[in-house]
Amino acid sequence: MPASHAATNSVLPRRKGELTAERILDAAEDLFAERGYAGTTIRDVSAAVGIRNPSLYNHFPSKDALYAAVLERGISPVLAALSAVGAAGAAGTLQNPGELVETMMAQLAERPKLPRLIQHEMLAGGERLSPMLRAWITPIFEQADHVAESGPAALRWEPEQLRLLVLAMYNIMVGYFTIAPLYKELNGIDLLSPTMLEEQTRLFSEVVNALFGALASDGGD
Amino acid sequence: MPASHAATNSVLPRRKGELTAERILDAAEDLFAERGYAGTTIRDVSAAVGIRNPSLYNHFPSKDALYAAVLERGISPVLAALSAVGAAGAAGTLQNPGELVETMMAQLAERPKLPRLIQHEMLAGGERLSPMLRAWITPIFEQADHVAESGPAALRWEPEQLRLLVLAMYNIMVGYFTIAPLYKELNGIDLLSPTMLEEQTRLFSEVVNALFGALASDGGD
Amino acid sequence: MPASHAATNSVLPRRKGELTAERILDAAEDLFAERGYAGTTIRDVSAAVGIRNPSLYNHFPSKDALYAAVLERGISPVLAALSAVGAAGAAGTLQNPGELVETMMAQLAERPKLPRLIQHEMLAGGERLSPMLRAWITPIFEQADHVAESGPAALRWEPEQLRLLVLAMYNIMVGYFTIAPLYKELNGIDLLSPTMLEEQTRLFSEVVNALFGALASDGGD
Amino acid sequence: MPASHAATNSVLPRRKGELTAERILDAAEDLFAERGYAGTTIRDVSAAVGIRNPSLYNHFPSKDALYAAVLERGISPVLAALSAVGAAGAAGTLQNPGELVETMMAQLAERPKLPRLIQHEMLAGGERLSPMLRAWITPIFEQADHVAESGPAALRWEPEQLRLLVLAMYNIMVGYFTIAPLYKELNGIDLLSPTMLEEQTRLFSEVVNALFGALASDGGD
DNA sequence: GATGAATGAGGATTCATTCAT
DNA sequence: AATGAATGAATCCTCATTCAT
Repeated sequence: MPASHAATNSVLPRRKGELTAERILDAAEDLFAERGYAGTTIRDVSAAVGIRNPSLYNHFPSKDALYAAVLERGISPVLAALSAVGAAGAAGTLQNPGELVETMMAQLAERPKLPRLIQHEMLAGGERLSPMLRAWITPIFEQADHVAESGPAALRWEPEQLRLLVLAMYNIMVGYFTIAPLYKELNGIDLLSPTMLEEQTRLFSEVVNALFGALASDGGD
Repeated sequence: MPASHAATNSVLPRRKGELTAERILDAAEDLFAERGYAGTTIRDVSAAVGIRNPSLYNHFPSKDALYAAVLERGISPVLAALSAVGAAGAAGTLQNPGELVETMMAQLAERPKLPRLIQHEMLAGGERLSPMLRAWITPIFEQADHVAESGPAALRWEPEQLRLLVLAMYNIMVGYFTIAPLYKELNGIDLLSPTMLEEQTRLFSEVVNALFGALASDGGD
Repeated sequence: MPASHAATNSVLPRRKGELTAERILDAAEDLFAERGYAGTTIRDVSAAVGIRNPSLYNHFPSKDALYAAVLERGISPVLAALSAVGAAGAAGTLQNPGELVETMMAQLAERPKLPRLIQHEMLAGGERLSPMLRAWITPIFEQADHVAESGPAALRWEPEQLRLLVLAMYNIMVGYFTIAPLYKELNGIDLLSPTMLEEQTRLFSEVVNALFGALASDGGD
Repeated sequence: MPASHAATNSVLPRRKGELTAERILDAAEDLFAERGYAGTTIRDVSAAVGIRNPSLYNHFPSKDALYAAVLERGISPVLAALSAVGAAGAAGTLQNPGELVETMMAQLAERPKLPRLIQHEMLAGGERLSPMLRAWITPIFEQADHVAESGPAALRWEPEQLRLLVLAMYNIMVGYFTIAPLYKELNGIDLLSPTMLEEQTRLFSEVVNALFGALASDGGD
């Protein structure tokens, strides 16, 4: 269902098998994001795809494997994008911390169901948490350490506080997407509309820059 | 398990039945918070309490009712505390917005499982969302409107931006507790330790005051 | 609930215990008649009486015993009445076979739920059938034999056919009451109204007399 | 078990699934007829078929649906046969009312369990009564109206009495089959034996013709 | 690759009954 | 006599998974 994936279908009419697998992934992503792992049944997924229950096992060996595949497909590109920006930052070209925020917001905006998926998994707790999600959250903290040591934020915050500020920004962004449906229902405003997303991205970016004391305070630099 | 509830036991040795009901609520709170509604079975709860499966139905008529009771018992005191502060703010005595943050952090710190419970429910989405949680989230936004109109924050942010800043603070705080176990595992630091909680509460409070441009720092302004 | 039983309550305010036992019997009679043994739960009965589930066991040792008591209380008077008429017939004073019909109709009319109770039990089949019901059906056939040997019907029907005619009459009468609610719903006529009951009793009686060739042949008698 | 259904198996070796479904229907028909809806468990049915409990749900979505299917399969052919005779009667070719009796007896004789099924359902009462059974009983009354208006019975009975005579005949026939097991136990005679059935069918037919005054008007015939 | 059928394990809930109070 | 609590055994039904076709 996600536009990005559906789009690939129309472009690359791959072998029928892969097509079905991808349709399964799409449906599963929706349902896992909406109801979590325990709340989603193989039958629900099959029904959403329009196949019978056992056919799903021709494409994924188990519910667990399907879940892992959904996480993998969903999180990988986000991680990649973040890594790219992070690498740039590590190489000294990260102009401002807000850029990380903008990248992440852009990535999540493309897959608005993803944050719910991640939140569900995060709630599932420490041990059960997929290694992929550990890989997702760890580099974010490392970014914080990097910035803490070298950036202008070091002037304002303790290193440890910085890690927690990063955590806070993570929570802000993921929570923003997670809460969007409810927010729309309560306030009538669609947080996922392009306008709002753009605006919020700018706001979060500003906040990050303000808190991390990025270029703004550096003035003419 | 929650200290506040256990405390009442020693004071009022109520009827055996009420005791069991409360033990069921305790166990259910833990499990629902950990695994969500779908991931928690009545059997799990009964086993945690040390009773047989059908005995639970002497105290709660259904899994749904038990879940509702857990939410009710968990969220009510937090709502009450927030309302108290909110009322004070409405009456003009809310010295700084950070006070709301401090109150909420204190409340959540007393029931560290609660945020997970709330997050699970929030993820369950719009329609299924318990009315109680709507009651929980709505007044928070109303606080924002109040501050927006009268507080010094009005000088800095648009009214709509304020609502979203409040949302962000909500996400920060709930996310802080939610992610605590994982954070400890990854970084070795217990976010729920008294020291950390105190420190973070101060930090969040500062941030809020900074963003909302509270009176304190504005001093002579 | 049955008027006849409730009436005794107002007349003889016996010890409270007996009162409760009788109220239980009333409620159980209603429910067993309506839903059968398997379809009726002890909880249903207790609820109808207004007591809690275990209290019922202060009056009846088990569901089976309660069921037996209901059958006993319901069927005994009918059996007694039939026996009386039968005895009279055996003694040579049974003026016409229709009298048996009239007696039975009158008895059933007083306890309109009883036929359903009997039908339920009859359907439960041979072996499980309560001894009481065997006692109920057996003498009816014996009446048939008696009439067959001595009455004018002997002129018209074979002895074996007579037994089956008796069976038919039994089915007609019990079925009449059993089907009454549905008949009312379909045709708008209440078969249990005094008028209808009177009329039908006369009709059945006529039919019996016609078939058994009672008074008809006796002419001026 | 019913001969008619088993017969189709040998003729059309349908798909395995349909076979199983039919075996389930057979077993369920037996059990529902014997014990009623509430007294029959899915486990009983599965066991009788020789499959495991959940397998039954591959063929019928619920106990209710299975019950409905049993009723449908059992009653449809009887309704069809009755309709055929009824239509003939409506067209003026119904030579005598006894023909309806003969048809019904023949139909019930082929499925001797069916009457018990119907009785159970009838006892379940008005509202819960399957629409199919309403469809079953209604046309019988309409036959009565038809006969009442045009037939020679009109000379002897009031129209309303006719309806009740029809009801009586219904009760006689269904009751005959229902009580057969008990009758055999008590009197040693199998009412369902071909000889008895033939004899009784003739008897009932005669009675109907006698009561409805059929042959009477035919005079010397 | 798809599916009808089958199934062990389990899931929420009910039921008749017991027992201490 | 009444009842709150407890429970073994069932009850209907779902779930993830397998397998033959």
